[in-house]
Amino acid sequence: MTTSIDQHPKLTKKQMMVLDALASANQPLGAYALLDGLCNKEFKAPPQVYRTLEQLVDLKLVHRLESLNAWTLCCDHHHDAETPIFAICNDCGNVTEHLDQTLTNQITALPLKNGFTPNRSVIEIYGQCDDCLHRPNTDQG
Amino acid sequence: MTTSIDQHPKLTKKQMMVLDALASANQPLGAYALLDGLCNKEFKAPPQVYRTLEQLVDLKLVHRLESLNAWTLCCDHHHDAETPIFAICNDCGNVTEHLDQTLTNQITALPLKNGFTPNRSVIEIYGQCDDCLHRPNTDQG
DNA sequence: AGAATAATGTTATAATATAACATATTGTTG
DNA sequence: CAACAATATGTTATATTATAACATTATTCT
Repeated sequence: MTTSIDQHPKLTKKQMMVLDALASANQPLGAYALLDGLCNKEFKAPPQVYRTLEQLVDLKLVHRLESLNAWTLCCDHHHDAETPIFAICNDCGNVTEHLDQTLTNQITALPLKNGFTPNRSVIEIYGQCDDCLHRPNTDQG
Repeated sequence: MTTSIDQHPKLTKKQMMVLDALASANQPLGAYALLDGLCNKEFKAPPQVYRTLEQLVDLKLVHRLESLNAWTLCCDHHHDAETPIFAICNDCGNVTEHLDQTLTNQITALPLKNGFTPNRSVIEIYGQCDDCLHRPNTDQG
């Protein structure tokens, strides 16, 4: 999995370490999972992880999954004003990111009928990814 | 604001108290805000609040706002399989609930292209409600 | 260089949520 | 009804997530 790290030559060591950790995980990680994985190397306390994550979110290299209290690499770098829609697998934790301007517009237009002016959306869909749905020996409700 | 409490004659005292507290608040409340408001009456420790909230969510009388770590009354009682879309005002905290089966279908269909099978969605839109947008003397970015 | 500003390190604590176990209530069976 | 099982509730303790507050270091500006 590649990120657009290349386009950001000026990342700090900490930022690179967090990106690497997220890339290795193949699923979203919580701040303390990151801290544990990175501890004694460069990160010694929660604020260091939280600050680095905030920086990476600002750089649009990382997203926070609000319903999961966890962070994941940004996998799709074409969203400017678009809201990413996250699909989160209940079984393996894998997250995919989806963009659809038309859909985003419709979603934000819905409350707009009532005079609501949207400026940020959280859209997180849980379910089973293709792999887990077809994996033979796992419990499937 | 009315809820469908009437259709649930067998609510416990605790459940009624939480519903009343949420109804009075006019904005989502966290578990500890509820606990503080209800303390020394009937609720003495976090698990009592969390359990009552869980019961009310199961009864579809309360929703949890995942991105806010807070709970709000269910305002629209027509969603069976439909995903409510929440519009949350950044200024006053007021939350409105919106249902749109077509839109819900489209949202859940988006990751489905990749073989993803959705079963639960979190859709929470932040912005300004009509009142706050037109309120004269508040800071508006 | 020296002051101001910003960034980072570090300690402490706040805020949110649940585990674990005790007690009470309800349901079931003989 | 008594005795046991199952369920729900009370209670204490602790886990998890996040930030405040302040010290230190680095950077910028003059």
